[in-house]
Amino acid sequence: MSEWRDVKASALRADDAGKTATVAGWVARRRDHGGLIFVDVRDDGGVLQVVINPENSQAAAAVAHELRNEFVIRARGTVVRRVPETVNEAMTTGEIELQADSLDILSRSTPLPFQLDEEGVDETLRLRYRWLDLRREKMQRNIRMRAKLISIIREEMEADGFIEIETPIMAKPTPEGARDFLVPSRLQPGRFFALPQSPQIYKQLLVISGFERYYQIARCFRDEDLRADRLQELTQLDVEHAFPDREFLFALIERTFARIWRDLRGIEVETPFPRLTWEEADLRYGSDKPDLRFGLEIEDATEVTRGSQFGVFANAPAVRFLRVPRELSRGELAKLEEVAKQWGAKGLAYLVYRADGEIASPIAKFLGEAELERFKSDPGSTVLFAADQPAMVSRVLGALRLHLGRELGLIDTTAQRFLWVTDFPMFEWDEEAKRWDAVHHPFTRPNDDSRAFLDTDPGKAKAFAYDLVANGIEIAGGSFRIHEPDLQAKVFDLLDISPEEQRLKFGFLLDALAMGAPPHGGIASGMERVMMALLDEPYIRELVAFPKNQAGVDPMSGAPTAVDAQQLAELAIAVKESEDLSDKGSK
RNA sequence: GGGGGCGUAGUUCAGUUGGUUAGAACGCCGGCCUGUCACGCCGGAGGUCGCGGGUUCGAGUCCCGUCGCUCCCGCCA
Repeated sequence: MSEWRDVKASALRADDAGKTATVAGWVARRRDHGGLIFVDVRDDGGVLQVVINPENSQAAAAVAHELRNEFVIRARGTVVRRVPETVNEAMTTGEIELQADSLDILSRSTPLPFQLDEEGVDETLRLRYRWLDLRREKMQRNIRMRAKLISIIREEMEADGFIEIETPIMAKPTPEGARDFLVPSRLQPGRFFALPQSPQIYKQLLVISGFERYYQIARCFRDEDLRADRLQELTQLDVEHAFPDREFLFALIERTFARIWRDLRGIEVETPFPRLTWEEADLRYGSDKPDLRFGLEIEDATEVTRGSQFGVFANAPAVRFLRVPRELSRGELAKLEEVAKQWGAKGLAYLVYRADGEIASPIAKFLGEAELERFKSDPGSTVLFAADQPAMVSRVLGALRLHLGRELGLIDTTAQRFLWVTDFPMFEWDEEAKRWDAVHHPFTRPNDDSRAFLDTDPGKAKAFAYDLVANGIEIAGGSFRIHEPDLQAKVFDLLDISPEEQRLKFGFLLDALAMGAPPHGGIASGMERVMMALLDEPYIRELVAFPKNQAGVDPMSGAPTAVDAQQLAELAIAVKESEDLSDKGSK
């Protein structure tokens, strides 16, 4: 197998008993009894117990006394069946052990900054010593599963004739959307490349180039603030096809994800996935990525409360509510109000249907019979309201729904709920800039029956765009694109992007669209997000081998760092203020 | 840019209404131990209580500032 070992320690089983074997790996634990010494040797498949008996070899015993956690060792000896009383059923190798007659230390370890079997170690420390952290069972599982995920995706894409094509990492800055990471050009001083936020334009160009089915496992970069579920540097499956067919595309994606869940989690997912229009998702769940693992749907009362004696309801364009199957305490209600306010609400109205039959509510006395009838709930439950602008009502109740789902344990964490959300709005009104913004991106095609709205009422136009949601996590999103230059021009016009600006930013794409662009469309899926849904893992950095921390710093290498003056001079760059040239990460 | 939480041995944490020498477990060092598997037992070392300032006879504890990390809002087409 190699000069270091002839068999993997973790691969040994009961029927290897009697064989001579040389194994190698890390010391996971040493149990030194003075005479007998037990060493758990770990390799990338698991752990094997090696026993060193001084009666077999004084030399091996002497070495064994020196061992510490994470030393790398090699042991030669005989695989023996354990006597029944000492079998360890928790180990896959628990029926056997290696009786060593020789033992070498291949590599020592300084004392560890943290124990590998300890939970809750400070993330900065874990990231600083990531090579140790990655030895932990959970991280090994995550990173290996990620590799299998990518591998399955490639198989499924290629089974349908998609070919992988790489696109540039150094590309043209795009002022739209997220902030770009910039790369200065030495040969063109004062000019910059940008790292791609996605290969969006390139993938359209590839299809226009006649590669009818393109895909790529693509690195994407966005210089935005980080969160528990956001990265600046991510990997996405990027897909585009010519003469697009939504049913074909959805079926491909459904088949791929069903296989991922089956192969990696052993879970059968039903296909096709259900679909909901954006509008319905917004009304019923207050979200464009609803978590369907629990109910608690939003209900509407706008008609019933029109003209209500309760002023807030009387003329509100939207009054909606949640029926919570719990009699919420004052403390809980205060907490919910805090959540509501965080999401933009001015306050939170409620009716508590107490178990003793009383209704506790500051607003009940203002409500008429028809209203009370509409809100009637079982004793021991609570109704929560939001009123005013529809978008805000959705937002607040959506946030409350999710908050309650978590707090009250309503979420069935064993369930796997996929959902397509379709028919997103084309545009949203930017109140500050007083103009329309593209909800998806400016190349997104309007639905056929939305064309007319482009001229009359852009806010009503729906896009041929779709997201895939798994357990409340957006795991993919895409659209069909505009391939007609005149339609593209109209959309740019609506977005208030002048012809000069169009040329400057996307001239080459517009030229390409004018030279025989086939109808096309596609989808992109964030691999880390998929892993989050797959493993129900709330922290995205757990799914990346070497992530940056929330401040965008790599605590291991200290990157980003200052660079020396000469390097900057070559790039014709002057740094205005560099308060601190020390490496922030390496404290 | 804004809000919340956290910061005490190498690590994870405890530390009472402000009061003697700041504790525990794991790890580390030394010793004992031949069937353990979180081995056990005995002993030991190890702390600018993030940093700076203030209040006080006295601050890990109270106040102000600051730094770092984290979660959230903004932002992320």
